[in-house]
Amino acid sequence: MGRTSEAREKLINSAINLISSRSYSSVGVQELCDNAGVKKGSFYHFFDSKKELTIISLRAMWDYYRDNCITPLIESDLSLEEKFDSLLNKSYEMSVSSKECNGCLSGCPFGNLALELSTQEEDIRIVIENIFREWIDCFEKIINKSVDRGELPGNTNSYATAQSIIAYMEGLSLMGKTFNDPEIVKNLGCVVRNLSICSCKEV
Amino acid sequence: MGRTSEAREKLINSAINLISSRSYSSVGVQELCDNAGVKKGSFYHFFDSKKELTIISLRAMWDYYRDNCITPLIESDLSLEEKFDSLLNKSYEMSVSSKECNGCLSGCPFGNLALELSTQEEDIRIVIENIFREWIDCFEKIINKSVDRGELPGNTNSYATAQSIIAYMEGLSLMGKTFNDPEIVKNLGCVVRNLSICSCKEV
DNA sequence: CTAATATATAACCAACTGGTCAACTAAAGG
DNA sequence: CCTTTAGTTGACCAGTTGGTTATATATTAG
Repeated sequence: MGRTSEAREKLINSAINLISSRSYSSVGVQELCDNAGVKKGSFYHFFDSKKELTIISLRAMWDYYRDNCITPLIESDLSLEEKFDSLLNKSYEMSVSSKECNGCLSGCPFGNLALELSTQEEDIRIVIENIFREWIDCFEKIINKSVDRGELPGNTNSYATAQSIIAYMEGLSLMGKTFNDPEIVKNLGCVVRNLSICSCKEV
Repeated sequence: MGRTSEAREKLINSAINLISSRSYSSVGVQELCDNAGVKKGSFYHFFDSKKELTIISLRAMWDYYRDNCITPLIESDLSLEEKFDSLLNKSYEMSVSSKECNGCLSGCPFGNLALELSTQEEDIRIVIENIFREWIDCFEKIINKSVDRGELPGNTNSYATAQSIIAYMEGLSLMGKTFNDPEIVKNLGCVVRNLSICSCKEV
């Protein structure tokens, strides 16, 4: 029934590449189409709007990152420090290759769009909020396992700790991007391990 | 000689309000002018471009923040913890009032524009990089004083520590904005004190 | 072979973008 | 008082934005 097409996938890939390395509003539907080798009419055959494509692309990026970088760590036998070293190292490597390819650090696509659009595109804000929630859930699992193993105190607030670590990682991306220097991500990473929150206090 | 005008100042104020609470690209020159009660011709009499106005506004915001929130702390006799509590508390209060006024958290104007524009507007990236450098310098002074007082170990890397703390504060703003919840800024703030970096390691 | 369906295409639209410009006006200095 | 200078105005520009639509074309199931 009817013909088949790769236009949808091509458009998602273009959105991931272009929007991640620049911004939502600097990438137009036309450019997305040109990059994907697709005509604008086809774009609107597959997607309702640029916003919808962006949301789908965000979810695709998160699925990829989670499955390839985070989920393997949850199961693994590495120490907590080794796990966060692995994560930070991946983020450093991506900074380096981003600088080599584009001349500048793209930073975290979720953080980028969160700051650009949260006050204007509620739909997108919610998608990113949910991605962060899933991200926190993953880290919480990792931290809970470390508590069980005795690497972290028993009264550790694992949810808040997970949140802090993600906040710090986003902060590192932001600084790296602003200074256009991958070494910032590397040099400042070592301190993540100090971020565990114990349940005693205001949290 | 010739007449006087408040158009320049009005435009700077409009830029601070509109661009901080939305984004660079969502605010047009026309809207800036309408908000300031100024005609577009006058805009280009005072500024070369929207970019120039933005840069001037960024510097104005930084000067204000530095003079009112940071400089007083450098001189003060408060403990390190009290100083960072003061900073974090200010950022919490701003989140709360932003949510009351606009229904959402605007976040940090420097971080916002850094992520939106760093890969596209090198001039603006550099301005924000320099603001962050000055910000780091201020925190470095505060930290050095604490080292002298014995609140922090003698081998503390005060530059890297200052950088980490700012990264973390930016991360908190980002999370607060994404979750549209000021309480995140408050709850996660307590952990800043753990971010001091000692000179022994990879830094 | 045909009918149903999925995809492709190009022309089109109104609204808006940042920016320009020549003519005009208010005011301060001499 | 009158010239000089700073500031104001509104019409204008070319280019772009996200989005629409009617028509044409492949493809596959029956």
